[in-house]
Amino acid sequence: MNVDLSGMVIPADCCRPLDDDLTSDDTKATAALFKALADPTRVRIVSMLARSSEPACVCELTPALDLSQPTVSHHLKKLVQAGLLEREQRGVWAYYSLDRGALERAASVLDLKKVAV
Amino acid sequence: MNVDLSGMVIPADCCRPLDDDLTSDDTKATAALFKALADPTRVRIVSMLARSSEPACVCELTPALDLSQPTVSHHLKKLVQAGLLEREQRGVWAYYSLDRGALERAASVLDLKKVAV
DNA sequence: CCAAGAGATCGACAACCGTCGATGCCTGCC
DNA sequence: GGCAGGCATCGACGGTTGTCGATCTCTTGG
Repeated sequence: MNVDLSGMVIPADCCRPLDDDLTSDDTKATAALFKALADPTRVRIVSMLARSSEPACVCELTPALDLSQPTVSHHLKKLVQAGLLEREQRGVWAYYSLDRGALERAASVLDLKKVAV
Repeated sequence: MNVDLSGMVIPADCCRPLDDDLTSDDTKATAALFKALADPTRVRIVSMLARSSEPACVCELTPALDLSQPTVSHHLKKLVQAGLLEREQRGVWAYYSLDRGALERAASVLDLKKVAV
């Protein structure tokens, strides 16, 4: 260690090793979860489902989102694959609902209180 | 309303309107925040900074991430632009630290207790 | 003022993503 | 069984992203 003119402590050898005990799988899974939420349309879908206590079908979501039906189906599939939504077939209609536990788990990843400081 | 053979309640007119009182700016801003976290490398960076109480410089992060220096700089810039990291120049070194408030705000977006159910 | 070195920026390239129209599948009804 | 309609899948296309090597900038030490 030495001290520079401004009194700031600067390590003599700046590049000390930095550990990274998250596995590659961990980071990829976490990134995949956030990737599902990294689109304005999918944020809107999750927000609408969070606001309504009942599931919603594609024919309700499509006009509200002002997108083509294949595009809405595409986003819904992404959210289901990420584990954030659940799909339920009722007759001809496909109803989607929010998995609130999944959203809580996503929030807990960002909880700094779990990390030793 | 009518009831189908399995006793499941199905609205006669399935497609009731679905409201969406988030503005386009809201959803884009939220998506941008998650987009910053939607990459394994950036998850690793945030995780490493969350684990260490001190800021880290690029020359510490680069070998730990096993990526080229321009790539690491690129990811750091993305995280700063998202408001998740802060940059501080100390001599020749650039130190990055986590904005823990920003991470808390990100987590609060996922908090369902704020949403009327 | 010059040389050294840390880090940012640039340009390029491949991979990925959001969007659409067209089409296929599957369920309920006649 | 055949038709209608809700939804998923396909193929295509433009825009974005992650990565790198090369280069530029800026700070420090001599």
